Amino acid sequence: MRNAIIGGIGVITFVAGYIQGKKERVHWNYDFHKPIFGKVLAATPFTPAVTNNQPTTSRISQIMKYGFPGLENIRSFDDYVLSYDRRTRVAYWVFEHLTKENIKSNETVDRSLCEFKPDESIHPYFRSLNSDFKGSGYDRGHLAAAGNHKSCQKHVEQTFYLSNMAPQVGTGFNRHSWNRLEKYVRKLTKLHNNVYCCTGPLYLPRKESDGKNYVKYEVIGANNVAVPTHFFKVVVMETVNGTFEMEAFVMPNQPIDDSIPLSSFQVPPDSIERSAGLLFFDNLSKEKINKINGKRK
DNA sequence: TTTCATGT
Repeated sequence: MRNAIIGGIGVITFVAGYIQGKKERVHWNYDFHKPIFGKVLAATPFTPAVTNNQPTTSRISQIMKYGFPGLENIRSFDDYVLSYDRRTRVAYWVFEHLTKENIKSNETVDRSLCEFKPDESIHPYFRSLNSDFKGSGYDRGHLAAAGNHKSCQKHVEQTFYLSNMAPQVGTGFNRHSWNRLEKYVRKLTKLHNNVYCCTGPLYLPRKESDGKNYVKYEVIGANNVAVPTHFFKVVVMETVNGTFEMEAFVMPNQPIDDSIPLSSFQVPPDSIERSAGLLFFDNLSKEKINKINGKRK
């Protein structure tokens, strides 16, 4: 049933993408990525792939096994899935599935060959460009980390689309504490066979001097790319006995002292869901999750 | 080890 639903979503997204692509290509001449599912024939019922033989179809359903956090502007790549926010020019979320094997770096893979490139699948009105980031003082910070996709050159390269970037404070954040969090998530694959990771920006309200709450964020470049106030990461680990553990983190987009333990950034997952407007792991029954942020439920 | 930007 779940697969039928996911299949349905794939069909809708593909059809919408196809129509949009056809229509807009006349005016804009830009490409769009593969649909969520590679093959769609109107008369053929969707049959979920059981094995993980190469088709993208099965890889994407593997990554999204426990549900889409939201359904807006879905883009699927070979090894991660992204939902794009046209208004902020920053993704709503990205989703990854990590295993010991698929994050193992291949010697032939070279990150330095990768280039940050505009995502041609996004309409030019809503697409961020390298020039937006240049001189802004912010890093082009990966949401789906390059370090999670080093088994294959094509996969790392696909993490360099600007649709996967958010303006992040470099020193003290992207290059330090946020990177620490990313390494921690990779390390979880040493303990658990399957790690699912959802990452995204937050724009959190703050009390101003008049005592009222406002959401305030900087925008950079000609395209007014939003600078998120915070970033979240929600991780689910599948344990050997078929139960699950969840950890949820929120870090402010500012320099963070490296001596502050990652555990102090843990928050109740529903607090992120409420502020981001997303639902995490909605297909996973709550009874199967027996630990949240390291604590038994 | 991984993140990046910038200056030569």
